[in-house]
Amino acid sequence: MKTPGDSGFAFPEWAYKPESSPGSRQIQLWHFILELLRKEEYHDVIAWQGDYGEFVIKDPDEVARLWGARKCKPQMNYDKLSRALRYYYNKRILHKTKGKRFTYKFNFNKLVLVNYPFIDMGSGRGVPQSAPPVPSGGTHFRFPPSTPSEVLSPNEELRSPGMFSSVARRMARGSVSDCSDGTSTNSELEEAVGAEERGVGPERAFRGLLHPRLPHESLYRVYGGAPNPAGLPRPAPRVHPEPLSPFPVSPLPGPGSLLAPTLSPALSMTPTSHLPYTPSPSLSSPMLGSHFSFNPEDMKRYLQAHTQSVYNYHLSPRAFLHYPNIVIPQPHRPAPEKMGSTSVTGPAAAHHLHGPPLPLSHSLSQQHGGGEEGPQGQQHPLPFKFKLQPPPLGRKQREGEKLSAASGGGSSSSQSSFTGSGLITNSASVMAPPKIKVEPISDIESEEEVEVTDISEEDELNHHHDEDDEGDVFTPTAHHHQLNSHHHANGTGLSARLHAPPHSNTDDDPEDDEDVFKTPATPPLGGGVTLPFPLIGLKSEPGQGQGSAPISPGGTRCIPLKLRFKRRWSEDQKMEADGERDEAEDKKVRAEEHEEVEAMKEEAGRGGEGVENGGGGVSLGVVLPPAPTQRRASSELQRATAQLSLENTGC
DNA sequence: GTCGGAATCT
DNA sequence: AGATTCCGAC
Repeated sequence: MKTPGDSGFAFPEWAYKPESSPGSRQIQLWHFILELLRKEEYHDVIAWQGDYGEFVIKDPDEVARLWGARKCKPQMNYDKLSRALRYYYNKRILHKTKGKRFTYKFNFNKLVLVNYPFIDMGSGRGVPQSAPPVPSGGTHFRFPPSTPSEVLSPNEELRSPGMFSSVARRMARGSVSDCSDGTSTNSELEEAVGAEERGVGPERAFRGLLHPRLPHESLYRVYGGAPNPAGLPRPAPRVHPEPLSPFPVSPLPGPGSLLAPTLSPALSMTPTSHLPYTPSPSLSSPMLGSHFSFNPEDMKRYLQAHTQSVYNYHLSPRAFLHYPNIVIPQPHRPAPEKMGSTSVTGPAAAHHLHGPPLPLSHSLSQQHGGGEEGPQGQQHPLPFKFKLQPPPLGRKQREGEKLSAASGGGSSSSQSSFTGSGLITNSASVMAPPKIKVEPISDIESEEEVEVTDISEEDELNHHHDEDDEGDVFTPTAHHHQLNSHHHANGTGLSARLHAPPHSNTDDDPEDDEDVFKTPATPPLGGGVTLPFPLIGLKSEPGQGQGSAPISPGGTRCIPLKLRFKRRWSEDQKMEADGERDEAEDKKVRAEEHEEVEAMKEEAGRGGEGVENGGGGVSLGVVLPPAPTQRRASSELQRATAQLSLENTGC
């Protein structure tokens, strides 16, 4: 591993490599997929569907063909392409939506800004105005931790705006090229910048060929900007010129948008109605606001929340880190500065909007102003030392580490170290372990969330077993979804972890994928919550907390609170650990577990009742309407509280 | 359909 | 590193 010292944390190399960036010359499959997704022309072939980041390949052969064309691999077929896609599972870039054919889902949680220039922090360089739709907005994933070694230095050029812009253009443009000319990829790039999605290019032709089916289109269009059928008010009116862009975007007016890009895609769509489930907007994309329901006010809230969440989740911070220019939220920092710095962006933002990023700094600063930021307040990345989450790699190691970690702790270099988290943590600190999210139930519309959650849950579950996602580095969620199966509650050794959880961040990680987005639901804006972090929207699990509380699996009933907390925490931790481990360690193993889990899910889905525990309302990957109740528990804290109360009464 | 190992190519 | 190919297993 690289020394953290240097970089503090790093994203995986791939995140920085220009090649990895969307639009780059050496296009990667996921970039390509995103490209297609963002173009209307291809909606008949591949389109966003369902949840955030979830897309369905409507015409596998065509997608394969296009991909083959792009890569000049005429022999390409869906079988091969899907293999490539499967490789993304381990990278956590994608995961499969179970039960749905040809349906995959991006782990946007992991998105990283890295490649996105929009964000630009600043310096003046601008964002590419051209940056079209930020397609990528969605694109960036967080880094999967593939390898620690991957750490990169922030220096890379990747961020250079200039580059980006060009890239963006390219991206926008051609998704497919023929190899015929031989130049293949390059040629594409060179081609035209102008064409863009508007349908000018060949794509159009394609489209024509395809024939519009379209129910989808309408959807997409929606985000495109304009009219939302749904009537969702979009916070950010700005839609750009591009009709197509799937990424919704920019809800936020703020200039400095950092993250914006991320979620968009799926989100946007979601709202549309055609989805079976409702994704909760709030959660889903904090940044985008994709949700329907936003009003200006909401937006504000949203922003704040987002910000916080981001912060909390660490998402952004990381991102920020990379960018030297970026400032992390400091308490005092006036927004304006940021803007200034981003000035470039500003304008740009206006243009593209796709995802205008949120002004994180801005918002963050405000919010945070509170001050927690102690440690990291500074802009430098160093302070933060986040690390990527433990990637899969650790699997083998992990076992060992795990143990050690548990025992000692933490510091182990890799995982645990993230100082930065402190912020977050402290807030929570109340007792607990770092990162708990508490959510004011009242504020949020739980309903929405709930729904959303369904989806997410999937992920959650997965986290543990499936492919899932990974644990992100930060994710505050405390979920615990633990399935019974996993669970072991032992309180024992875990305690150590509490203190210094190895990935502490990870706690939530599991969710992170979507979670992040989701969670941020709503911050209590007006009130100003005291907590440093936002209360996230997770809904706390009412169900869990309460319901389960009484009889928690552990039978904790009359146990002292402290103990309980501890236990809970421990459990969670453990679960997480397991989850991670699973992933990391052995996929195979996972598989086994996986099955179990799935089974559980199913049950849960049907029965609903039994599940309080982690499963909570788990929904199957698909839709699970019913789980009105709680989804993942949001915060332990709440739970604890709930328990407490119960306890008191009961005992 | 999906998954993932293995070899191989770029 | 990121596919691409091939392929057996489920």
